[in-house]
Amino acid sequence: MHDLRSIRENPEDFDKALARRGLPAQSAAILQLDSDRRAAQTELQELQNRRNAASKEIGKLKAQGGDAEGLIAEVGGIKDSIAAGEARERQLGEDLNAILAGLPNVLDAEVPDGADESANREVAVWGEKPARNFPAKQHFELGEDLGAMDFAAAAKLSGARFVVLKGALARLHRALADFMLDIHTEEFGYTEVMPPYLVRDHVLYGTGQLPKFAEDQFRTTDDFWLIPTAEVPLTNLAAGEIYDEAQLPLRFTAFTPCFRSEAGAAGKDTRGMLRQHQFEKVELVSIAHPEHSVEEHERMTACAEAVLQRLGLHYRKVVLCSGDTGFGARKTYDLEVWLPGQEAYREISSCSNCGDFQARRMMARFRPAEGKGTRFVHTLNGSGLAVGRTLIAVMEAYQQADGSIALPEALRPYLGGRETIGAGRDA
RNA sequence: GGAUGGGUGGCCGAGCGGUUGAAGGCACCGGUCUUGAAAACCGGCAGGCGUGAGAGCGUCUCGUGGGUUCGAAUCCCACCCCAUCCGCCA
Repeated sequence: MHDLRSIRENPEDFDKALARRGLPAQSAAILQLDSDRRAAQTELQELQNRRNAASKEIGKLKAQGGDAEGLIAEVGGIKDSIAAGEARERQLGEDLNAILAGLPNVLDAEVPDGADESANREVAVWGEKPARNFPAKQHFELGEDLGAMDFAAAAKLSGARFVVLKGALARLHRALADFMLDIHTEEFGYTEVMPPYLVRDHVLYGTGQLPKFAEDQFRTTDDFWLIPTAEVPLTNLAAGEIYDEAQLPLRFTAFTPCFRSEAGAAGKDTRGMLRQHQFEKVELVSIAHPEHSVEEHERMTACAEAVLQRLGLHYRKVVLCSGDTGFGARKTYDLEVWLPGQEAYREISSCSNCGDFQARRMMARFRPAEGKGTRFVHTLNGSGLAVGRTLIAVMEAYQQADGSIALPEALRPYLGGRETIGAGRDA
């Protein structure tokens, strides 16, 4: 959500910001609505003032046993105008709000321009492509050969874009989640949260999925929404809150399923478990002081990177370009892990600084230690990491010639000390 | 699913249809007192919008929307949400 006042003060900047998102200029239309609304408001307030003054007078006259008929008639006369004025002011306000609620966040100056992901800028690379003397398989080949990844069974239950993991891979998936949560809670100071997976309209509105992206979500018959990411419930923990400045930053992490209709992704990544209607993710969310959100963004990204590094997974870090940055984000880093089977870098984490964009929508504020009033917090979210995709990455990166999978050292304690999966087909 | 009760300022909580934007308390801020702190005492303390150079003035906001009325936090209706009890249930 945008601050009307800042649009009023710098309409050209606002239109430039929209242009970076590939959107037409809207400040003129917005400001016209805004001034219409204010004019309607002033007009209405004059009428209300007359009514209030007269009503007070009536009360006084009646108390003294005087004659108030004339005043009563006068107030009766302006009643309809007041009702009409109220309706008009409200309508203009709603129109204005509808426009503002559908506009994406203003991009950070450091975000490169570009239409799509090909314009994303690589800012760091960690590790190297694993060397091997045999052709790498894709995760679904490995998984199916192990008898531990069953797309046919998933299709029987739920159709396309679902997977059934069994045996060692189900265990590995659980171990990965555990591993990630331990790092974020014990080393990086995140508070583990177990949130609801079904939420109400206003919660999705707060993080920006509504009203614009309803078709990307799943909805229950009694009007709950299935969370598309734990960003939604975790960030909304701050909704309506007024924190003390000293409480910031708040850091939350959660391991949850994520549900996405993938409405616009027909035909994309149809093989394997890269793109599913349901996947699991360990999410990171920070509720930060506005002056520290930039450094918090770097820190959060580093927390996600730490997971990849300890798993020894080669990855690169990119800044998303203007055309690829999400609706609510001011700036986003994606971490793209190298998938040897696909011979491609694929997104495994996305870390965004949303500035006060979500905070405005959900009225998440803090009280500065100095000075008056309240200010909006900044909100940040990042994957730390997408667990299903991490499973894929481990499988493809650590695959052996015989189709078994070696386990990264750091993970072994989470699998009862096991060193491989599928050696001798034990999966 | 059935039955009640309830949604008021940062928090708790009062509020006969007419100087109530809202008592009282807590928290917070300033001051007096004190070596300092606490206590006590005094004072201040919601937000949005409009208007004005400014002190200010106006208006809206007591879950949301509608209605009754000259006038609604207060009466009526609908909806949303919360709590409790019963039933069912992991």
